[in-house]
Amino acid sequence: MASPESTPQTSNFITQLIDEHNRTGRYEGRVHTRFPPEPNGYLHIGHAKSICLNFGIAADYRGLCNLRFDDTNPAKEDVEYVDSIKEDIRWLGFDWEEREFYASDYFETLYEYALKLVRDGKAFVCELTAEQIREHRGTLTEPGRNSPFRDRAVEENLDLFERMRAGEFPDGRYTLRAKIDMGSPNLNMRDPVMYRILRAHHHRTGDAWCIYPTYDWAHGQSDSIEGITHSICTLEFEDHRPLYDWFVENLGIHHPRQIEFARLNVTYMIMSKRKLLRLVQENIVDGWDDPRMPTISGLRRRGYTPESIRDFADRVGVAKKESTIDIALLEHCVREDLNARALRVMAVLDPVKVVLTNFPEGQVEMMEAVNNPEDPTAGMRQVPFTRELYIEREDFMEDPPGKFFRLAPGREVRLRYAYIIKCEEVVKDNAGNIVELRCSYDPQTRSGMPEANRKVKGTLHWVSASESVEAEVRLYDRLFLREDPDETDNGEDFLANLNPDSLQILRARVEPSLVDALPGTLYQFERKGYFTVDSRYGRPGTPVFNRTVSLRDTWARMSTKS
RNA sequence: UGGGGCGUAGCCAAGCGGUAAGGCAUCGGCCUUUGGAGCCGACAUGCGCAGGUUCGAAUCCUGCCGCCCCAGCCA
Repeated sequence: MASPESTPQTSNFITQLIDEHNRTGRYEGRVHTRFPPEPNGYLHIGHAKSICLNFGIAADYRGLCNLRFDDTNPAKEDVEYVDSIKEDIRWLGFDWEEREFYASDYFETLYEYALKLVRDGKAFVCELTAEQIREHRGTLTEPGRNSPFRDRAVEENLDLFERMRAGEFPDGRYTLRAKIDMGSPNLNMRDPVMYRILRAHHHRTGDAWCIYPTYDWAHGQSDSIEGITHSICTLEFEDHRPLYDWFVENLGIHHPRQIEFARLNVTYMIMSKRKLLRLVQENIVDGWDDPRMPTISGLRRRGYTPESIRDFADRVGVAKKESTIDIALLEHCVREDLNARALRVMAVLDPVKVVLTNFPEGQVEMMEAVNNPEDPTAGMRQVPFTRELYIEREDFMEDPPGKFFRLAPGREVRLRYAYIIKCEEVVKDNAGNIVELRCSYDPQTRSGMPEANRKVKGTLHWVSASESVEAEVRLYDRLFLREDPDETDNGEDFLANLNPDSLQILRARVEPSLVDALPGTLYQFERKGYFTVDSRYGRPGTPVFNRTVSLRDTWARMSTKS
């Protein structure tokens, strides 16, 4: 027995099964998986789990993983989706090399396989309508009844089936069904449909076919043709495994093992392609790649990295228990990755003016700032400091509570990489809104000077009023208000749980260096969060920033609690 | 009420007859020119429940209970 397998670092019920197969030699030590998306929507974080699992297992065992589009239903599928799916998998960091397949590649072989079952008396052409088939199927507790066409002669089945393919009959007139057992307690075994007549233009085969195989008939045989050893799918297909096995056994072809695991669910997210499609079609979001979407393309546009998504997929585990992962884990994974990589810059999201009354007018002093304290190789940069500055409105309080470490009348605060300042006067407009804070600065406390080591309550980020530039900043919050968006009060649908404040657009002031920010560059706006340039709305010279995720904010948590 | 699965901490998840890993979250403390990061510590006498087998049970047996999936010519 060849045993090229290595030992995977993670143990779960799937790797245990594979290890057992390797021990007994069931597949000669070979491990070959596949990721089989249907091109009827964009990939989401749940697919990412499956992609990481399938490609990951193949890599761990020095095997292969194919990409195979499960394109057996032309009515719902489109090339737009196959293109996006390929882009997303590549972006995640996986490579299927030349093994890009389509179930439609096998239509001819599948047809020949079907012919064999017909000749063997194991499949028949049925004339029952969809509704009649349902009636004959029986129920969960009652057995079904045989179709009156079940015992049609082989020759007649052959003739009818060939004419089905030839296009002699209208849509829905006949079906080809497997002849298994209408009395089976497993409804999937009650003479399942293998082919339906359907005139629809297929994105790959065009109008070459008017009969299309069903999932059950196409999937296992496609796996078999490709020499797949472990066909990993989600829990709801567990009931289909006996049928999967029946087809390959009765055809006498290579028999892959189907293994089912629990799909990923994440709090505050919906994973249903149907529902995501609705959000797109009803313009509730800005396309499949809206940064609030759980799609791979949405997460990418939001600023998530492939590394963080792969890490997340590793951490959620693989099991058969249906579970819902706390979105905090996903956020933890991006923060961890971004903390190590993001360039620190200063941006004031909700500016209020600060005037340093004792700082010379017209003077621009360059302050040296660290680009990434986690990465010395990221270097330093110069940030202009002037008499008039902006700080975050929420960093000042006229009448602060006890633990407020920021600016307040008569209090001192440090400006990051600059001086310690003291608030001397609050200027308000007629409506009582604060329009300006007049402060003094201590010239002996510039960063690097001995006096700068003085203990002060807090450190604020800032931006020069004259040297900074304006930029649009988009803050995102969860798309839904409930942990489980499908849980609604009185028969309403999931849209009732939409968060009306999931997108907030601000006009912020940012460091001058940011005018030329490019999509793909990862930033941390100090004290605020991680941001990246939006790939759709950002233009050279006028960047639009998306907030990927906020920084952990213990102050916010403290204030919410009290 | 047929069949197929699943129950280990707030959320995930190891465990595979020898006395409950790890992560997230949470709570303390240290440190800090990001209330970030980092560091230290706490967090299941308990594994859905009840019996049984055993020197010993989350692991084996029996019986209950709870949750999920299946009646598309969708995947």
